[in-house]
Amino acid sequence: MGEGTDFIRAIINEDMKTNKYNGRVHTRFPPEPNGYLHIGHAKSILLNYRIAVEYNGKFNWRFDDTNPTTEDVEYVKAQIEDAKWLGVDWEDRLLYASDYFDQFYEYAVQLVEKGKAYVDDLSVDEIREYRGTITEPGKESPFRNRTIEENLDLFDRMKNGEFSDGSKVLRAKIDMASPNLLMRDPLIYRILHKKHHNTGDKWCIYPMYDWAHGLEDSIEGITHSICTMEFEIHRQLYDWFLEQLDDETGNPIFKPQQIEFARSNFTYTVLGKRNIIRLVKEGYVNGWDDPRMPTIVGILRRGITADAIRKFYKEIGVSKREAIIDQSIFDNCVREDLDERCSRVMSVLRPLKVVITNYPKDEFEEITILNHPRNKEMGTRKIKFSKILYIEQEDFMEDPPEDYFRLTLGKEVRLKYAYIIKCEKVLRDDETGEITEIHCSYDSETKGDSSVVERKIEGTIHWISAIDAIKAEVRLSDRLFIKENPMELEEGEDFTDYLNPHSLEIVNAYVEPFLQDADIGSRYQFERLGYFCIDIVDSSKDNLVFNRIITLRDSWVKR
RNA sequence: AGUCCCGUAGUGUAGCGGCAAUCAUACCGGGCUUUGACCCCGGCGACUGGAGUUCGAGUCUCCACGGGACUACCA
Repeated sequence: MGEGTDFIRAIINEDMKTNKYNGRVHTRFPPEPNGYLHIGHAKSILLNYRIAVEYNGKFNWRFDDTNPTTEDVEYVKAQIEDAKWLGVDWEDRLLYASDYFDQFYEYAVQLVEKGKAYVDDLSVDEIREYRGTITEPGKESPFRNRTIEENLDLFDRMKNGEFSDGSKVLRAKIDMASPNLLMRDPLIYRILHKKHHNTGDKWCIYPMYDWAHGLEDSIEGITHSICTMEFEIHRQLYDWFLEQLDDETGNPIFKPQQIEFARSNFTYTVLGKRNIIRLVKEGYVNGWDDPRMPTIVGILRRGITADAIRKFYKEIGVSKREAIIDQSIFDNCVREDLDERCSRVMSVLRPLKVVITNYPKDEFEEITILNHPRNKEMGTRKIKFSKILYIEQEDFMEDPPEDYFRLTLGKEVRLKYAYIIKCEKVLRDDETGEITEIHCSYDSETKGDSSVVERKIEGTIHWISAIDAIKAEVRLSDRLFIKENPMELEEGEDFTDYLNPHSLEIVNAYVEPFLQDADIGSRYQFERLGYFCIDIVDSSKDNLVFNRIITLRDSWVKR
């Protein structure tokens, strides 16, 4: 898709034309600091940020921290890190809803003074009961018609901590028969004697989402309040609250417009805080930053770049249809990004020893090769060819299928960047029958590239010299679930029933020696295998650890 | 069951009354290749259904069907 004008930009274009906000565009991302951000959040973050940039506007990062029972500074820190990694910039506008608590309170008083809010003594259960249902209207609370004076007094005392949690709430007086349940006298404040990460013990009443959110947007001068579809039904209330209030000059307060878009889901994974928490807490993965996780920390640890994420979201666009995006679209973006930026290296994941019978015993030769086949600017490096080598176990077969063009007994194959070899003998373990090594001869006339070597050989395989290869732990992670949509469940099933038992395999591989000193987090293409990244958590000079970011596309194994 | 939102190839999208219905991905076939990668070429494949408005409907209207949201002192 790419550059097309999606429905949100169409709305903004129209607003620009009509000068609705004096040519101003100001967006925001308002996370609640109660969990780790995931790939789904990235869509919203990037969308809001990109729009601000495109329209020469501003973007705010704002923590919607109105519920101290679930929020924590640990999450505010983590979310800030994630956002920075994604590359969004809020300049000096790292904001908190809790900074506006005084203003929220003033506005609530104003609403009470206008006779549009009241203190209700009903219990949680009673409120629910009085609310009615989807098909039946609710009924009014017996406390609904308290006098303004009484409400003012009660609300003040709520704030002062005179009442216990749950004993009273402040509600808007709207319409208990509204077809929209949110309009049936929604709660504005609840009593919560709870320390807040930002305001400490100053407050014992905290604003509800619907009350806070529109006000936050209004206070910050947000023009387009872009959120996901589940808030669509809230828009009526969002608008109502903003329309009731006046500023100190008696004019209506600034009114942003809320626009909803559909969130994205992905095949073979689960999104949603609840599910993600379970994966961590129940030990199905090794923490929030496990490379198999859809969390931002997981993705970045896996080695995927923020560029790839941006490319992906640009690719799939924005709409109002709830979508389950095929993993392959994401994978393609990741590969495109990595193909361009990664140096190639030789690595053997499952080594099979090869002895070059006609190569001198204690000698070796250096071969200079390009780090990237299409980009000379990425430089060259040297690798060593010698008598003892390792190749990939799956690159040798004694009894190969018709179209196998790797190494097999009596046949030739090209060792990439080096010589053509011919397999002459297979040695195996007497007891297990397993192949232990193979003997090959090399053709000394075949070194180099096609410009100097005429012989055409079908197959080219990667290899590494035993004399200088170093060991590394390589973690081969795969999709976490074996079911396209793990949340689509039969009665009695749980999404964890569909966890992929082979989502993580660890092998001891050989890699080129220069990787010993490579930077943590750096990425490489292991030729013919895939893209790999030096693990930012567990890797060290003495214990190299790679994560497989993604395999290369493989049009052979899929046969 | 009521209100609201959504419904274009397998998947994700473009389309704003007149197109042979766009692009990407997937898939199939071919070319190139010292990565069965990358790249290039070709192909497959869709307007949920029915009425209506109109000279003309994927585009507008209505109905049906399908999917989703809403019945937290969460956000």
